[in-house]
Amino acid sequence: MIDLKLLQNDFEQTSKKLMRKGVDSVLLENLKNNNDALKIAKANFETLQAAQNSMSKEFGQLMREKKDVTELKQKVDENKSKINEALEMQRVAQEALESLAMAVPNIPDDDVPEGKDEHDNVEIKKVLTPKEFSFTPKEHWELAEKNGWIDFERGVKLATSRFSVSFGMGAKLERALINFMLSFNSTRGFEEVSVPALVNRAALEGTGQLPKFEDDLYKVEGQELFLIPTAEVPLTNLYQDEILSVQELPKKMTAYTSCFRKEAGAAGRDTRGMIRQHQFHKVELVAITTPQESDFMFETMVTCASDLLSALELPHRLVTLCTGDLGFGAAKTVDIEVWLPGQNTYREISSISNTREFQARRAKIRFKDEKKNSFVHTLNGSSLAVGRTLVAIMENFQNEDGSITIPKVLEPYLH
RNA sequence: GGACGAGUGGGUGAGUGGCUGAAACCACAUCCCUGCUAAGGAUGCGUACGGGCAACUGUACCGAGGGUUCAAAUCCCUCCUCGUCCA
Repeated sequence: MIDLKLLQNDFEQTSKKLMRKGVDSVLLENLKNNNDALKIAKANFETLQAAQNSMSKEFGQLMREKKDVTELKQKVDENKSKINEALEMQRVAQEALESLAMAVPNIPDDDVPEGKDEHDNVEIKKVLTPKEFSFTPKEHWELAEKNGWIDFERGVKLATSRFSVSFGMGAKLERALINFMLSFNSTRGFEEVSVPALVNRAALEGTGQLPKFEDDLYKVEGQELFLIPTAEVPLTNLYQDEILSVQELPKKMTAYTSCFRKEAGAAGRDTRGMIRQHQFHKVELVAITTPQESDFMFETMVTCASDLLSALELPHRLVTLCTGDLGFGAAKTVDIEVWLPGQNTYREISSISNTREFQARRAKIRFKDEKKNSFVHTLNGSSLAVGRTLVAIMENFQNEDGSITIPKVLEPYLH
């Protein structure tokens, strides 16, 4: 959630920054006006309530002295109807403000490049050079089927489209990748956590998936529970509504979970293969830090994910997302795109974001430093989507006969 | 599924209608005393929003939401969570 004080104190600058992310200026005007209205309504209510409280005290006093209270009672009753009106006004103002504020995305960092969509993202660097093939490299679905690793039809049979089943070495490799990533992250100081795959509404509001993106989530019928779209949700919300001591920070966590997405907006995209599935495996990184440390932590996480790909000998590049491609809650995002020779292009395999105070404000995660409490900064990043990593391995390590060489680092994990 | 019981500040835990935003203890912070391996003393110590340069002050919050009352942590209702017992 955006800082309403910031909007109030420096409307010009703040709204200019938010408009870079495509926020309508009318919405912001609206928000500011609602905020002002709420303040007035609150002040009004509090004045009346203060009078009520003091009259109540007086009432008790009179009762004890066994004096007549009929006159005071009448005054109190009159005041009470005013209070009810004021309260109602305040409630309406509060609700209006909240629903507006929850719909405002995070403010992008100043160094986030201007841009409309993913074509305007800015490449930071390439890591490892794609290998030259002496033959035309195949796409992963062909390789997957040929080797009997992944069965797309049977996934559809069991569930619906965009589900698949892995067999044999395909399934083993998934497990190996998960283990390898978790171990790797542990050596970088991220504590392994195992979390629920179902979370409640409050958790999803905390990280920003709700209220705006309910269409993309699987909901359990008859319950306010949703399948997680990413482990970022449970990991970050672990500390919802808590005040952490500064000594406990930073919290560095890593978790493997399945992730579930309806992919409502992606009809027709990546319909073939396992690039875009409704259920996929992912190992996630989440960090909770002080504002001072969050930029450093961001670099740490980007490096961690990039090094993981390097260890798997997979060529990739880092790109900074432009304002138009930046997610709702992110102040800054670096995507890591892995080289897919079969598709002859780089595809997203990891996305690391700093949400700064945005999620902390929504989820009420604070830390105590000396005397005052401040919001923490929260960061999240995929330490690789497992399915896409498998895709990358298949395409990059394929041989002319369709067989696939296993990256050396995974060998110890394949037993 | 049924029957009880519980949910209070960082922790333990008092508190059955007004003087309780909440005792006490522990933890924590600052200061003082003492020199003997740790003890003693003083003070402070919840959160959010608003007003004030500030000292300070107003409002709300004792699992959540409603209700009764001039007044609720305290009474009533619903829900959630956790215990214990029964099926």
